[in-house]
Amino acid sequence: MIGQKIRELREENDFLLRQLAAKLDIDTAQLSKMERGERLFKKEEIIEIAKILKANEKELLTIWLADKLYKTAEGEKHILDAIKLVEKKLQQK
Amino acid sequence: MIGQKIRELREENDFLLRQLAAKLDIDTAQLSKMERGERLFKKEEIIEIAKILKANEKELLTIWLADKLYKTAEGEKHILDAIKLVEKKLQQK
DNA sequence: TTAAATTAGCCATTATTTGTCAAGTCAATA
DNA sequence: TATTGACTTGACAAATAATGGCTAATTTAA
Repeated sequence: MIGQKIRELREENDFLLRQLAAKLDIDTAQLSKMERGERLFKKEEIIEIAKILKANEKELLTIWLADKLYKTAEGEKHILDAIKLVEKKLQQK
Repeated sequence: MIGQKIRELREENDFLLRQLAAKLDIDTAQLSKMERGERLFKKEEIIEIAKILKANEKELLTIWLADKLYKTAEGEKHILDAIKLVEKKLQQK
């Protein structure tokens, strides 16, 4: 999901995989996997990508975090109940 | 949080750490850490504990999952926005 | 105090994630 | 149809994180 979003942004900005990979100083194959969701982006990479592709950092980080949460919950039962508990706990702080 | 809950249940049922640990076939020190949140419970252990302590399995699993989600999100920005995205994605399925 | 219960700290083992490279597919085009 | 460029795939080693098991220390309750 975040990968798909980044791929779209990259293509809108006419960057090749290897060009963006170079800017991020990572392997092209790695970025390919990241964009297709096979591997995770680091938070720092998302922030860097937002700068490079002139995108909204907050939006990207939000999608990135949503991905991680989704991956954690995926396949479990009672996900919505658990989310409610998390929201409750967040309010306490 | 799930650890705290399990500790309460264990004490209500007058089980010692070593007794519950024995039933779960894990080390006492390990269970101690789990109850204090230093280490994670496995899902199977939660299910087993629900049986042993005659507790509501759904409730325990929900708290257990909420813990994992909270841990994933902890310290990040835009958590609530990310949660909304997760809920949206869950609806799509 | 002292004995039982719990916690802390290590270290070895295992699992998961990451980085790197070489080979592969596919589409455009010479 | 051979070549080229962009991207993907798979394999594997390196790095990181999680787990298990043990012993010593600390806390608690009698």
